[in-house]
Amino acid sequence: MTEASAAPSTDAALPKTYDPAGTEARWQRLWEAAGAFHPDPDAPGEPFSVVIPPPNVTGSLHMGHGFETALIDTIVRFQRLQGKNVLCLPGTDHASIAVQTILEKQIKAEGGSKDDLGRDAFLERAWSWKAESGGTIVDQLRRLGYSVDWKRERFTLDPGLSAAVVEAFVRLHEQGLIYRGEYLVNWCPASGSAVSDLEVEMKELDGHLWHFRYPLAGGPAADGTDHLVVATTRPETLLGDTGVAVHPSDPRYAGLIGRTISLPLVGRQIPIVADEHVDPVFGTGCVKVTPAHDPNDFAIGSRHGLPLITVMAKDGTMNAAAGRFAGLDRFEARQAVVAAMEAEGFLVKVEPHRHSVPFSDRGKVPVEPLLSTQWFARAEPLAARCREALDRGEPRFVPQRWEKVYRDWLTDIRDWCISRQLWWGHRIPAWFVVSETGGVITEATPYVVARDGAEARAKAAAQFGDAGHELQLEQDPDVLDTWFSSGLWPFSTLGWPDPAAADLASWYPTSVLVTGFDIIFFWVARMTMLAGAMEPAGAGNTWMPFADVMIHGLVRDENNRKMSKSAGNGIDPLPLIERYGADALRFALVREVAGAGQDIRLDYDRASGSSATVEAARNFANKLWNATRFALINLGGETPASLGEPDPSALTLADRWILSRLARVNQETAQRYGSYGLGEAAKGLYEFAWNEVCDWTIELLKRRLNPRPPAEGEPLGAEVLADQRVARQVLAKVLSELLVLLHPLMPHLSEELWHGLTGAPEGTFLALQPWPAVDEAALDAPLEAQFAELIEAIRVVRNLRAVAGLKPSQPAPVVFVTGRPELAAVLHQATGDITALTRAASVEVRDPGATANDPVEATAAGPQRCLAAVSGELQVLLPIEGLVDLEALRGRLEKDIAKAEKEIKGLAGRLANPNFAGKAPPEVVAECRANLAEAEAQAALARGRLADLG
RNA sequence: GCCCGAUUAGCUCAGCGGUAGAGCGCCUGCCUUACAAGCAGGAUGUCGCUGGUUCGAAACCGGCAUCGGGCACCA
Repeated sequence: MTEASAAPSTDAALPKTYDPAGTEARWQRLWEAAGAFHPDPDAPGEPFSVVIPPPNVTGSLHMGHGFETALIDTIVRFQRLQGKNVLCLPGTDHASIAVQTILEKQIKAEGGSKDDLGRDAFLERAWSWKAESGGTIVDQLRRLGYSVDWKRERFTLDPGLSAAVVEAFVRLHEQGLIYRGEYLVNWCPASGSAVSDLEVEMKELDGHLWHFRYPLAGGPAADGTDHLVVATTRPETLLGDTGVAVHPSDPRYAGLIGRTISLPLVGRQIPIVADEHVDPVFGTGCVKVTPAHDPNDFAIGSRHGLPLITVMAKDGTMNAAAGRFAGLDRFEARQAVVAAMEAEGFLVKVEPHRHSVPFSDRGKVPVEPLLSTQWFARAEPLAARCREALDRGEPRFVPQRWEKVYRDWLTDIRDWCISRQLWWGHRIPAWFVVSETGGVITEATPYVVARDGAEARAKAAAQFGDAGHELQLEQDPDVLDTWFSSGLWPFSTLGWPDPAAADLASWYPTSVLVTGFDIIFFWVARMTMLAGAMEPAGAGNTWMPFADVMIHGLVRDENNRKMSKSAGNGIDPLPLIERYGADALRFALVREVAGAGQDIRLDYDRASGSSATVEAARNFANKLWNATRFALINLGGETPASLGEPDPSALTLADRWILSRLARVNQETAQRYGSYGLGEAAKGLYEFAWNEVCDWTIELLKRRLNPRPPAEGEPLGAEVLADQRVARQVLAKVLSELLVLLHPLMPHLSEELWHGLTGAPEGTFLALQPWPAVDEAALDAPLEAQFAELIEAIRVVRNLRAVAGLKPSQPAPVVFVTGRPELAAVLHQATGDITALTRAASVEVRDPGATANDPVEATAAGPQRCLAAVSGELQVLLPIEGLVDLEALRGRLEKDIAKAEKEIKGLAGRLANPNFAGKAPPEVVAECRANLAEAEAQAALARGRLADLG
């Protein structure tokens, strides 16, 4: 052991800088090869499960996914260290409409169309797209170090999940929660499909308000009125008008209710009806009613029994009912109708008008409210169960404010249109009995809902009779809304509907769902709604899919804009990983998140591809790397295990301080990780590791780890060696434990360094170690406070040296003067440390009483040569000859005085207020008095020192 | 129109009743054998405005302003 005191070896095990690329790839490979994150449902430990929000297979991942991954993986890795039986299940989503849109665009660019290809060829192409995009995504997730179970990876369109979709559909249908009907739906002419209300985005546009004259049929009214004026933003729909509405109590039109209008251009006779919906003060107070092309008009129409006349086809062109406008595109038709109205003298005026137009989220074109026969899910019964569960606190939202958003949406909810006229997706498990309607599907064709063709045939036979070969079935060509399958994700991935599925038994309901606020309605609410409906008999409405929902914000770009594909401002995580490492990127993202649920802004320089934020995290990784490197050089070949725990009686003040801090940080960090305070955990660890471990502890340990022999060539004494061992024990314990605490945030680096430090074999993983127990006995708050004073004393000395212009290499004697015995004791104990950290030639601690007249008289230097500073009531003196900057010193003292005076003024003012002394708690008043006394003492001392300088 | 955030140092953000903090950036000095991706020291804020509650407000309550988001929507 004695040779360990020799100069540290220069060929240390680790290079000077951390290179993440190789390290990260290596551990990703080893973790996966060992099945480290492939849990057994029957393994011991409390189950903890997370299903990841499956990314869409629409290309590659962006920074938002990186952020979410960092959050989830941090949570999951922490729970694993807590000894739980953790499952983190990965997968991807088929994203029906988004993928189909991409593919159709590709095919169109190649000069073809999906109809030329045909359904089967199109789907083949979609699957190969999925393979490519899914592969890219999975690779990206691996590169982030995601500790998911790749053996359980799922895809929303894989056979198991497709079976779950069919089963869910059938059960919902059996419960009467799915129906088919003709309603006004949001029709997206670009994708040729209905979309749900959620997929419609309102956009403010500058348009026009056209005022048209609608003549009364059958001559003028009693007051001579022979027409009404209606205002519209959509002239082309007048071809489908079947009424005009006015407010029932509008005196202007009271006499006209019940009369008839002769619709211009069309000549149809349509009634004037009275309806509360009409706002008498907007426009003319008269509304044209087009029930087949506007949701509000649809409602008015149904209240008054007005007919529905559809004038537009599903491709957005006018149909035969539009008469001479048939065949025109809807926007051409608008111009044409206006021109015709003007030509025939019906146009009164045109006003510019800014209004909201519904756009299709995916197709980026205005949606058309259109009558169409679709499948719907009854939302209210599903939502009601969710509201009941929420009343019991299920699920629990973090941050809590999102609960209101969720609840509000579930209240006054509208039915969910679940069918889509697309090919890529889950085909609706309904079969039309076409033999009943002449071999074709019509509105009147009956259907059966079944799990497969055979079951459908059996059901149809039972219902319609199987007269030999006459029974003809045809499956509905439409597919389901993507969110229908995503809505089953938390249980379909665990083996549902198989009641015996082991994964389902162990890990359902899942522990926490981590996702963005932008899909609370699309996804979170759909999952809770569908889970409620799939609840096994007797479960008692407790089948919520997750206990907690952690809502995170969006990652915004360097200009605080939302990242989006169309804006082209997305930031790809991969180049940042390559440049700084996955751990650095993860740490940077999590560290930004302290105000949970808030958006985060990622600093990024597009020109150079650099990010100061991520670079700072990379520097932190390098700092840890070097701290470990230092340990490897100085532990004399020993490991934390071989060194063992230090004997408490042998610890120095600094040892006891850092061990107390370690225990406290352990407690705080576990509490933060466990309650989704991930940003706080990251910040706390960063500060602890860098400031307390590296800047203070390692600096303080150096002397003891590398003791100098009494004389050249002489051996070290037994006491010195014993203390060296204590120093090694402390260093090994602090560092190895710190690496565990950091592991959820920086998995690769911590794994690598932990192996270096402990010498653990490759197949043993930090990722699977137990979280270190908090050493309660080490916690010592008074000691931490004392040590903070020592740190402050050292800082004052350093500041004084810097202000005075002493060269770093120039030693100087240090004299502390304090009247507080406990501080004096600490300073005495730490003399060696102070010497090392301040380049002190000597350290003296004096009592002001003993040197009341002139504390520096006993030194060689006169008062003019004594550098002085004051901190609290501690005086720090550097009696020294030679070149010093007296001006700077005066400035420093003057600043001290000004600061103290400002404090005195504030405190004295408070104490002078009779209400303060009378009403504030006594301890606050006492503290205030003490602070005042201290500030006054400090001011007096500083004035004295200033006077001494002359 | 209704609802929800945000507003604190040049930038990104903590703090949420006892009188302002961190990281980055900036300034000064250091290549001190773990780390220059580093070390030591330093500067920087009428805590958006305005009333109120309180002995005391960056923090709690009311109003206003600005920015961001969600929901609804008048043709």
